[in-house]
Amino acid sequence: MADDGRPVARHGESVRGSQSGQPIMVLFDLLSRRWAMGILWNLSEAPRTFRDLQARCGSASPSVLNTRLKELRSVGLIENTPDGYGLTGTGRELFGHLEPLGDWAMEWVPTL
Amino acid sequence: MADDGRPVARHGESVRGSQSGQPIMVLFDLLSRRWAMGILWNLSEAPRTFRDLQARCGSASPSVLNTRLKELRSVGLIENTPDGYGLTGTGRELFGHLEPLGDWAMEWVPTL
DNA sequence: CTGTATTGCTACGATATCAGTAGCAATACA
DNA sequence: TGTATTGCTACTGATATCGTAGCAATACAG
Repeated sequence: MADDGRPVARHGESVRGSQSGQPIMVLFDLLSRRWAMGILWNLSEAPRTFRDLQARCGSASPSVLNTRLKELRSVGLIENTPDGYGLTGTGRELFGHLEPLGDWAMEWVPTL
Repeated sequence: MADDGRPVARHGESVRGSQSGQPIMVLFDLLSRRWAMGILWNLSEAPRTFRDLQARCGSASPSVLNTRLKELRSVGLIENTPDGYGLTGTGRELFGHLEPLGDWAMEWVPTL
């Protein structure tokens, strides 16, 4: 496989270059991988199929998308249901903290 | 220079592969660059010098760190003061939305 | 003045990650 | 059957990041 997704660091383990292992850094490490936040964002409304999600993520390449989906599933933030990929309870919880950024961004971006 | 930092997308412009230009995607694009959130996090307590910040960011390579600092400065989230790099008002505002993730991560990470 | 430390970077080769495209097996209809 | 759609895998080339070295500028000590 071209890219298989690194394991997500556990508490106390190294985090893609950082050695801190602080929980927030573990989370930042996960969320800063390409399309990770975009996936959570796009799954918040409803479950989506692989191709639907791909289209909503600016046609992200299927290999990266699939890698990210595996990672997010492996940490229990999303799940694969008969209706497609969707947020888990935990995923929805995390999304709750991401959501306010949407409104903030709408005010901030025009000032750039 | 090895890496100079792509310009941060404006509203309506393309975002590193995505064409949506939605504000939240512009923000996600910026924040998902390596160390971007870690920098904001580490500057939240107090201004830090370049080397201090580097140490706190898992010894991130100076080229990437400097690239990220330029980008974050160019969008007005951080500034370079006599005491070192620090958050601007806007940066502090954004940090306010990131901060809750710290507590959430402390509960979530151990479950992995 | 030297000498020594620290800081804020830049340069560069080695890797890792991502984009872009092609294509294929499986399922769902017509 | 045939045709479409879906959920991927494979491969190649581009970009981003790492890791290390090193240098100019400032600060301070002797």
